[in-house]
Amino acid sequence: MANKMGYLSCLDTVKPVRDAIEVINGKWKLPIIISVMTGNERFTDIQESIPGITPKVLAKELKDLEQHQLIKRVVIDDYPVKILYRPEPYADTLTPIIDALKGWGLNHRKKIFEKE
Amino acid sequence: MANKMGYLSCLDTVKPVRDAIEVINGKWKLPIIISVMTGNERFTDIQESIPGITPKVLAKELKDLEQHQLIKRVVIDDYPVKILYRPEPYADTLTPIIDALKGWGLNHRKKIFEKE
DNA sequence: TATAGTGCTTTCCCAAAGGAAAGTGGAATA
DNA sequence: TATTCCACTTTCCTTTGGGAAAGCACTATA
Repeated sequence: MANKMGYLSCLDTVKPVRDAIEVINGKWKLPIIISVMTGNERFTDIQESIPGITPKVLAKELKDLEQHQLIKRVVIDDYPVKILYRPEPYADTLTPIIDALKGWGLNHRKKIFEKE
Repeated sequence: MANKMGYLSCLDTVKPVRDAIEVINGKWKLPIIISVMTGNERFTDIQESIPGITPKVLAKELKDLEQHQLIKRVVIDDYPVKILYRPEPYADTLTPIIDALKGWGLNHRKKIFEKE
């Protein structure tokens, strides 16, 4: 029997897009990845590089990103102990997404300002 | 005086990325845009093409997308009245983002399954 | 000894997101 | 007349996100 759906299936695109959104969801994950990929390693450096982020949120998001193997938490056993956050190679695979969002965001802001 | 920041600035990228995220945030906006761009026009068709979405959420997100000029609500004055949702040309500018997310999502799923 | 910095954690709170289920009003269909 | 379809709306509730502020263990510095 044929299927009786009256709509056009778009699951081929919707499903992988949702998978991606689940990993990089929320306001902060991509900004944090960008900051770490730029070279910020220390907790407070990352915090100061992202206006508005609070330490609670940063700590939580760093844990999430670690679980997804996008960044690595490195403990340096000096006195005093240092903690560094470094991008994992897998983070590089996000570059096309970041570039696309950056390009769109720049253009969007231009569009908004032209209007008003 | 020189600036005394100890962190590396990444605002050039973080700011436009945040602008983009603000427009397409949440779980549903991109799936809805994909569905409409695929050719689904009717409320129930869109709803059925996106597993798990509820009418309340769909109605709210459609309004948001209309405000951002990504889709258009068209009223057809037949008997009975029909309401169609159509993509605006501006929605096409999201294609690079959607493609990047789709590619990443497909690869991510492959990576996850290989591991387990 | 007092102060400052580091990398968080804890508590409290609020707003937004989102799910479940039922309802609604008009028009078409059986 | 009863049912169904369409495009939502309404209500209720739970979860999640996120902000403010304080605290804390440790070390270094004055």
